[in-house]
Amino acid sequence: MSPAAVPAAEPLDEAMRALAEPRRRAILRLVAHDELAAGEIAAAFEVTRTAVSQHLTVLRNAGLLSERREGTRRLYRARPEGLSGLREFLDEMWSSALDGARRLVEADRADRDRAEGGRP
Amino acid sequence: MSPAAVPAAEPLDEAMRALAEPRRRAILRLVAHDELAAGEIAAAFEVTRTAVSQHLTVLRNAGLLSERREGTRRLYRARPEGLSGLREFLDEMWSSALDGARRLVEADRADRDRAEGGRP
DNA sequence: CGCGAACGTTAGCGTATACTGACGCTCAGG
DNA sequence: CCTGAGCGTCAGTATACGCTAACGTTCGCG
Repeated sequence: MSPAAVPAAEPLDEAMRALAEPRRRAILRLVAHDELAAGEIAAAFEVTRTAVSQHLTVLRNAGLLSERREGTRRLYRARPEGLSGLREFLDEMWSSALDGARRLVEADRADRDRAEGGRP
Repeated sequence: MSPAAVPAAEPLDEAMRALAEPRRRAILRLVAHDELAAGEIAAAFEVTRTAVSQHLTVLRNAGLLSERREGTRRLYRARPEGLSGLREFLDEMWSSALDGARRLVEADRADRDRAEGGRP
């Protein structure tokens, strides 16, 4: 049966909540360049391995991390596709801002058209 | 004097935490197109005006909103510049991903060069 | 097989956070 | 001056979140 104890939560929502934590962003930056093991990542911070492991779980569930197992080690790497939702949101906001500018331009153009004698 | 009761908190951090809340993103989308009054914004949701007012405060402190007063009304509008930090982070992640790809390409090219007999 | 390494998982705790309700402030009109 | 509209702010509460400590699991090696 479909568990869905949690009401799904849109992908963008999970990504944003994951990125809201500074430590998780730091982790993402770490594994953005190279593939690192959980222990190496944990060694980069001054918190317990447990905390880092939980952060890794959150990031993985948000689709921001890819996991690969090699022996007993777990290698992690940033997954840029997980940021697509965020990028869409950002572009949406940006284009909206341009909409505001365009509205002013159109109003100005309408005035000019009217002044020049009606429709083209 | 500079109050700074809160230890500063980097701008990106505040923006991310503000955007982590779905309702706040919805508010941002609302005022991305048009300038709206607090009451109009509050009317768009099924929570109390109080809650919306608090969200507006958070968004404003994060630099994501611009406030303008007209009589007793407070008009809000999205402030795209507040998203610049987030955009930088996103681009950083994306270019890092490309770094990974480039590394593979370079390794491949090195192999090919060696196989073909040294330098071009 | 047994042992240690490398992780993930669970329980518990302190703090942050999102909401409601009550109150206070400011501006326009009569 | 006084009233009402329009918002922000202040307690108070329920829930979520991040952290630690203890335990469980899987893999490699002698």
